Amino acid sequence: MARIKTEKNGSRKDVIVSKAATLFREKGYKAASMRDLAEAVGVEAASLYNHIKSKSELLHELVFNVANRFVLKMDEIESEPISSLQKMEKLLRFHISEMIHNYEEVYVSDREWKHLSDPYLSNYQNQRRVYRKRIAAIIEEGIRNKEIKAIDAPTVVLIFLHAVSGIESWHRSTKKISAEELEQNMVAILIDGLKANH
Amino acid sequence: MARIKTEKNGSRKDVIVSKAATLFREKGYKAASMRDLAEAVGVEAASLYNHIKSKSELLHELVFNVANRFVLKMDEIESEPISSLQKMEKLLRFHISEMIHNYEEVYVSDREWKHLSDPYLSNYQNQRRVYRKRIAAIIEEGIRNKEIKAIDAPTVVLIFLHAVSGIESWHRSTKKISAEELEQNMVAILIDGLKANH
DNA sequence: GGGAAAAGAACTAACGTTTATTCGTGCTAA
DNA sequence: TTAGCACGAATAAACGTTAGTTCTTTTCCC
Repeated sequence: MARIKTEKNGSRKDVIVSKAATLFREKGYKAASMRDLAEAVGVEAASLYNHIKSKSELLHELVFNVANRFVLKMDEIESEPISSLQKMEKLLRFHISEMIHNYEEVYVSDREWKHLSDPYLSNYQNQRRVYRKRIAAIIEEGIRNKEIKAIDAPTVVLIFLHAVSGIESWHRSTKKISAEELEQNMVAILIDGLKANH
Repeated sequence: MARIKTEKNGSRKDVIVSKAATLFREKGYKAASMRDLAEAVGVEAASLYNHIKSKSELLHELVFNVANRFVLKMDEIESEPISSLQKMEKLLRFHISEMIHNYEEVYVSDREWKHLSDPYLSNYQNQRRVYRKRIAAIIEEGIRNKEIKAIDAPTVVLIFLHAVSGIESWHRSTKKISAEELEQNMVAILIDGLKANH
């Protein structure tokens, strides 16, 4: 009867959620079974239910953890007295950093949120819509100030968000450049692509 | 006993594969059941097996149809006597066009290939790796010719491919700009971001 | 052209698995 | 000693798929 080993200051539930993130990333939410998860945790499937309510709880825990971090950062950036282009760069760097250091959770949130069930699903979709509008607003401000070239803001948002999620491939690749180089390269391409031609 | 209605010159299997693409996009491969698919087609689940061998056949049919189209276009572009930057622009426009006009299939191929089973899985992963290397080679040539700014080519590839897959959001959005505008905007940002500063 | 034979495509019923989850019991750390 | 936690066994529902049968369309010979 081997107990789940916790990190110090971490609950057993935390261990399960964390292993779930890895598993959901590898196989997808639907394809990852509770028996798979149990094996990864080192315990029988039934035992998981001493710590969590359901499989779906694991998903929405993951998703909203990530979503909250992003909203919090957005609050911070919006209130800073810097140019729109600088805001975009800060935001981009944050997204990149999250994707590098909290890979599993962020990736799962991005790809598996469809499997949330209401009310979490509509709640999440709402948050997402609002978040994108906030990015678009920064871009539109930059266009008005002629810092950013005049292009459709929602299109920029879409390129931005998805380009960052490409870091997934970087994680998997064998001969990686360093995280710092990766960040620098992405910023170079995307922020330069935004700049108005003077 | 309602038969599956075919387009002219199309088999019943084609109808099933096409509906499967839509369903796999909406719910994901694993979450989409054969009973769901049967309902979409207008028939009982068992009847599907008069036309297809298995659920997984549907997936690899979709995936390799798409993959082959991309490889073919790559062959064509590689052999053209144009600059690297022009090649990248052509490739980008092709990716965008595919994503706009063959949305369901392309999207499914991109997101659900993990659920392929061997030998299709390793085959696909191979093709994918080669394809990315071919893009990287174009970029590296452009860097040597000083058309493209000196950045890590694999990073560009990653941004490139994922940015395009962002068109998914465009499809879903309600107040869309036109397909032409979308294409123009994406080219503006990405190709401009590549250009060497002279 | 009309009618029998063959082929195609649908049905219902059931199969064996796998799924997430619950229950009651007993071990073990605090 | 008690509360927490892991266990094996069991559940119902859903899954992909097969079997056997029936209906419908096409093919082909007279």
